[in-house]
Amino acid sequence: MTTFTALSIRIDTNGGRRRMVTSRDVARVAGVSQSTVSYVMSGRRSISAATRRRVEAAIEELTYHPNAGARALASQRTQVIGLVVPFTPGADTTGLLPFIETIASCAREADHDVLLVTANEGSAGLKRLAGRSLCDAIVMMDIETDDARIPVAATLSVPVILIGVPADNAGLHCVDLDFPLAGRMAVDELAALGHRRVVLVGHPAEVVERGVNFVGRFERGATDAASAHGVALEVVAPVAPGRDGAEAAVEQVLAVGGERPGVVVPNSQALQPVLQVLMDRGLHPGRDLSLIALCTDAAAEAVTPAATNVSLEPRDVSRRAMQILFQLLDRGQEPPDELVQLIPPRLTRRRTTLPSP
Amino acid sequence: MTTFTALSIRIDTNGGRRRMVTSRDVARVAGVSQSTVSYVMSGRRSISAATRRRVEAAIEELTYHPNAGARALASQRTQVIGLVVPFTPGADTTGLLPFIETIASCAREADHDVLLVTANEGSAGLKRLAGRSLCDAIVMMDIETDDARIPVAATLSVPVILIGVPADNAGLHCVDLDFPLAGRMAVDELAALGHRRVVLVGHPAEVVERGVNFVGRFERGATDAASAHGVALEVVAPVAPGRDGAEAAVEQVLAVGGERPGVVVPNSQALQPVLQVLMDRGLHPGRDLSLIALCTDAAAEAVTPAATNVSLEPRDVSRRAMQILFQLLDRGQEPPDELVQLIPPRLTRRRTTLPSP
DNA sequence: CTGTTAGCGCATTCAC
DNA sequence: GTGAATGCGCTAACAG
Repeated sequence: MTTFTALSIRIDTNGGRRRMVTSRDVARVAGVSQSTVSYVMSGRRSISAATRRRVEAAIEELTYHPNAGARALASQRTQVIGLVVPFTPGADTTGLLPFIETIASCAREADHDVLLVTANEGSAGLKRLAGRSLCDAIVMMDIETDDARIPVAATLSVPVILIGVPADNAGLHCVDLDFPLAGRMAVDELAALGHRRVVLVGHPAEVVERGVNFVGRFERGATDAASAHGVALEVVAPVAPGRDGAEAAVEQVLAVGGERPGVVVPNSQALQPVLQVLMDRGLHPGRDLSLIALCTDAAAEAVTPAATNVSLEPRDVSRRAMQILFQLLDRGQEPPDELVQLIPPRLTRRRTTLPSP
Repeated sequence: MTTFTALSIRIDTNGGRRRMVTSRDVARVAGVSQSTVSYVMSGRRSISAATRRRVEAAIEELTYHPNAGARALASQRTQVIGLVVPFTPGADTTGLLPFIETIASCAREADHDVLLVTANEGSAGLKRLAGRSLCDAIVMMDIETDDARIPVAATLSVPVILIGVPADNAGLHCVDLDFPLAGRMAVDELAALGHRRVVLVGHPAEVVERGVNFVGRFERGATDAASAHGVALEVVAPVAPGRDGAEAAVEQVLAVGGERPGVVVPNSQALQPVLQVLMDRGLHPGRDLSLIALCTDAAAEAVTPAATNVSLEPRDVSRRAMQILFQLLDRGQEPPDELVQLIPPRLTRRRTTLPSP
């Protein structure tokens, strides 16, 4: 325990805001040089046990925290990951949280923080993040097929990882769910349950127009599986918002799907309304037909009755993205050669599919 | 347009990573001193029109961005707001996004960024944010009645705003929905619709145990309104997760509510299951009884049938919090004297309440 | 193993 | 209205 003498009394010249504790203060208290304090903290050179102990005691005593700005300035590393998230108007904000959460957790595990930027800033947000050295790397979500931000992202001075697969990734690493496989798994399951006709409810027009390309990738996987199994597959118009939309969609499903159709609803927004309308007509999913949703497990369980689903695996996708990101940051670690990394979905049987034959 | 001569050719000694453009580079190109560049950007002293033009042209030409770390170091301001969000296990993560989004928008409007910290770091996260000078102010969400972080937050070197009202705010500014008023509004409406008995479905045990105190505040408001109107008010056990939970809750509602009860469901998770169970029993909300939810408008509209609700107003709450925050940061602006700011909810009539008499 | 030193890029004080 | 000079707190190269 160090005793503070009268010498350490100082006039407050700082407007009442207490002066920050610096590594020099720690050095003085520990009786070492300032750089030694730095090396104790970074572990970038060996320190004798005795010195380390004294420095650590001083750090503790003064409750020293390194200044992030100064550290970033000197080391050229911010220890911050920029995260570009979709902004609501038009974006599928549902199920966004698990991504954010997982990304934040992975960042913290590697002693990094997460700076949030909303997508409405567009390319300007990316330029700001990199230009001002606000972060060491960027994760971009909600990638469109023809995303105008990608050419910009590719020229930034920091690595960028995409969650989503654009038409041209411009050399950037991408991580996403394996949507073709997801489509295949849904149709495989329906075929195995004995359905000879499968109806796929389309995605909302706004999503398609925005060019979110998992739509096409999912449908292609479903189509392929259908021809492989020799089952008929029809794609019907998407569910418009509101009760009427669900009515119209179910109408079409029944028209083209005939009796006992297998139904695929790749849209968590529409799931509950569609289930509701079906049941209102006396058609019980799990008894009179099978329905498989494409959504997170949470959404599948929140719905009545709990829906059999192919999961979106937001945590797996995010974790993989962060893994690649830190491989890119740590010189020495090799990122994967394959730029596009697809995460396998998982099918969970719940109450909306017929029992296995 | 400046022409670069052979003099500006330099060997790359920087491992391929291009050197960053600094305000000195801008100064050289514009033929002014570095400090002039700084003053042009900050506007903290008057600059002749000609000089300003040349500097701005140089900034444009070099695509100069100020280095955030250096700026923070020199100015003691990071232009970053720390945001502490709840971490999933046990927290009501539903409807979190509108808060985050609004906070991010308000921050950007004031040329600030948002650094995300998850609540699982507890007080350590707060100490890190302030200690490392990662941000100029902190917004904390999901405040518990007896939140251990609050005494810590109160001693930080940066202002902290709470979204939520703890038992002891320790001198910190708080913003939250006016939950007593929300409870009152729900019961007022049910009374006006002619219901003589009101049943309030309790909050989930986990929420109550965590000490999220809006539970009690809401119920107290409801109780007061009930006695004012002379209607009976019963609080029944909360809806356990899953179908069975909703069954049990509805059972109790009907037991104590009698015929044509007015029901209040202050829990968006439980809303759909409860509606479902009621309808399965042939009791149609909006026809045979009235049901009012406490949830966001989005949640009320997502449910079948669309629910009359008292809104949580996440955007209003967030906006108010950010307004106070910037008042605290801008010396000169006076924050409100009243530390606790309550935002009035809004009741929207939808399909689950009886038509007005 | 440890200390000394030189910047990192910017805001700001002083001098003119 | 402008420039020169200083220092924010830290990392890392250099010198023992």
